[in-house]
Amino acid sequence: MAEGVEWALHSCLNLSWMDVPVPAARLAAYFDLPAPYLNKQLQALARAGIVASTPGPRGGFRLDRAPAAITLLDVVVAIEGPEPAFRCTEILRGSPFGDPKGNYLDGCVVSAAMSRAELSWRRELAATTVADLAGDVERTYPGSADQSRDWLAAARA
Amino acid sequence: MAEGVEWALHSCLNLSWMDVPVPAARLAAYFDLPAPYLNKQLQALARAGIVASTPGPRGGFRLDRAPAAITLLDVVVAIEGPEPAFRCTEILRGSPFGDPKGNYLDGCVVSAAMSRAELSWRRELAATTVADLAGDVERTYPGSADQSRDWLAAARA
DNA sequence: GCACGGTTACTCGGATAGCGCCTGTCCGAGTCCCGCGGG
DNA sequence: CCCGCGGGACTCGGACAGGCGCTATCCGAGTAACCGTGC
Repeated sequence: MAEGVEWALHSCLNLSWMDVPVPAARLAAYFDLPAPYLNKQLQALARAGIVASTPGPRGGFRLDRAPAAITLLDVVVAIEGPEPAFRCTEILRGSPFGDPKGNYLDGCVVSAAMSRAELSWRRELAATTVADLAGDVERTYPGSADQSRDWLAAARA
Repeated sequence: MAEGVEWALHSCLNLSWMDVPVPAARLAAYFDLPAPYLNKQLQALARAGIVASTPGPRGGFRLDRAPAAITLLDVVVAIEGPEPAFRCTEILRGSPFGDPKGNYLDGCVVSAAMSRAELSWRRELAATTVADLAGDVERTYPGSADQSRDWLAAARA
């Protein structure tokens, strides 16, 4: 899986307790990551309607929805694309008994089994929201959210 | 996900109703696939102890375990490797409050959530065996297994 | 008729190129803030 | 003192190289079957 997914998730989590836009460069400095590439990931999140971007001074990115309305699946799909990881190439079409015009997507038992597993994965991701993660952080590491918010906001020197 | 996984699964399924070794070239002809590359995938399955290979004339690949003892997860791991798809890079270590010697794998809520989803995926794959797939095929398309077996065996001209 | 050895052909197995996607980087278009000048 | 305007700097946004893993391919080592020969 693309590494940018991890960056996007952590970025969303940190943005969830910010009330002012944060520049991509600031987030990149926080994680010690290459700024332009993180910017690229944030653009993908913006295209998906997860974050909103405001240009100009004191601009940056902010969440465009409530943290409780952003699931992990939303973020993964925004970065990785909507295509499932296991893509059935309809291998049976080329078999000696294959019909070139037949349907080998729904009827293929291998594809069906893999789709079931992937559906289970997606269901789990869709059941967790950014707000849930934020709650876990506040419960496990009290005060760390405030610490991060202050650091990100203090950059406004 | 690697396309070879699909090939490996279909190969295992077809091997499940064969009682004599089948050469990689014959399986490749059945699916209309490049033979040397399918051979490579079968080698990976052999290293994982899923299939056994016998060289020489009338040689080839056969399942090395009962179909009921081969889960889809076994096949996926054999081809894709044991590494999870989402790999936590411990991004928080580089943060201003990060401790270079701290543990950011178990404590990271993002990593934990992604691992939960991936565990759900693996659990689903581990719950399905090649024998289950074979049963589905026989139930949905009666006689097709015999057809395929005859074709693969007839190659022995 | 039977056993045995050499030959043959067939199989896997690992080492070798090609390509596409993700990673990483750069510069330009747009926008808001700040300071200056005028009323 | 207040308002309007221009310069400047900061931000995103998309276009441009590099590297790694999957895809595809080839040839060599090993082995079992087959056939011919001798007993």
